[in-house]
Amino acid sequence: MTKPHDQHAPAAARDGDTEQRILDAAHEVFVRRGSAGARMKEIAETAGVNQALLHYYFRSKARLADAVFRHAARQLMPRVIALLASEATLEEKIEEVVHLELEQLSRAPYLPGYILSELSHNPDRVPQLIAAMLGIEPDGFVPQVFSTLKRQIDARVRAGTMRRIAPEQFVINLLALCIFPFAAKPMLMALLRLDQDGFEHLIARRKREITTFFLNGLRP
Amino acid sequence: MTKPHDQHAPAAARDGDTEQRILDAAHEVFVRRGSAGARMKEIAETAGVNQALLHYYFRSKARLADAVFRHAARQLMPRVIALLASEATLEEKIEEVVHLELEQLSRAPYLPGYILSELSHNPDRVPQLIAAMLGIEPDGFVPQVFSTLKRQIDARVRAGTMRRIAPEQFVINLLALCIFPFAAKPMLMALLRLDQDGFEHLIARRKREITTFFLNGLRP
DNA sequence: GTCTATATGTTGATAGAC
DNA sequence: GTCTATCAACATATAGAC
Repeated sequence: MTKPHDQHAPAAARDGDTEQRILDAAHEVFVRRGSAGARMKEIAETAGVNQALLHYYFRSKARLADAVFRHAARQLMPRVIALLASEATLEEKIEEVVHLELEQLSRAPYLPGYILSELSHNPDRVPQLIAAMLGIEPDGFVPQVFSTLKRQIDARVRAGTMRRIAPEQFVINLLALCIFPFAAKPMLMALLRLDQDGFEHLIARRKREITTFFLNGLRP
Repeated sequence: MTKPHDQHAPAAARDGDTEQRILDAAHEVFVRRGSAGARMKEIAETAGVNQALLHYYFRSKARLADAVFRHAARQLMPRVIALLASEATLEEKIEEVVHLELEQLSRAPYLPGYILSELSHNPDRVPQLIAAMLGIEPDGFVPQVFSTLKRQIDARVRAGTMRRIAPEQFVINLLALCIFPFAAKPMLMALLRLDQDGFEHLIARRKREITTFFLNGLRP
């Protein structure tokens, strides 16, 4: 009696709710293969259902891909963006962002690779991502998120406790140090000759490394 | 009389050598769509030849994709790796790497996105990349590239002119700051509300930003 | 809601004329 | 070397029974 194709079917709270199982399977396959490489057959098999059911619930591959991407986008950055735009001090922001990102990405290490890949092959997904990150409607007005940040930096510069840096560069540096290791995980593991354990170990140590590095990097 | 499928046909030095035109077109399409999303039809049209010719020269889509990936991989990092392993001073290395990467990536801004995406969907490509980066045979022995770096850092730490940092973290930080802005270009352009000009401007300023930031970040 | 069977359209690849 | 015509395989999507 649920209504597929609607925003969200009530999701009969049964143990193995089918729609959710499909979504989980789709997530797994789309992240591993990319939108173009993913196959409906593999998704159906992973979910343990028939291929026709995917269409019953999501109508088309494109819609299923959208659902997966939206869900992934909501996971990647919204809290970080909100944090950066908040009224916390700069030190708090840095520490919190690093902690949050490394924590979150350790649990979903393939997310950055998937999202960046998707955006690079599918530019029309960009507005979707921005909307998810900022919690606004797609194509809606993108608020100036970094005005607070700019104000905080300016104050520090005037006080002589920080070198001058453009807020854009500040944000890019921070995101780069947190996200890149995951986006480039396969390459780094090979280049640095790490196994899975070695990589996790490196990330664990990295939380302190980034914080120190970043705070140092901003000294006057 | 040239021999396709061979390592490298002599490439009749005619103006519009067909094999090269195909390779260029393939590069363009594979980078834009990814290996899974690329279509032989589109490559043929881009090259201005018939689809059957692609198979005449490269036998299969997989082989063509390999050729493109190898070429891209040779462009991304080999000089940087060599530089990091060289006997130049740390300051020289940092300055040179930043200069080299930003210069190179400005001319091929979609390269990081393509390579990282390819690796994340195609783990079996990792050895190919490492081989291309280090200039060795695929599956050959990966030499310890970072021993020199480690020695240099240790010396600085003992002299009290640098804080302690693991060479792996050193390399990751440097690569992250250089490569991430390009890998995440579409996202950053939207998030920071930049057009193409704005992005290039940001990158131009970034060369000095990264150097300062990085050197500062290593102070004791 | 879930299945089997099938329609419809693409895609990579080959055969063979020129 | 380059083209046209065509194949076989596969992928998405639908129809319809249960």
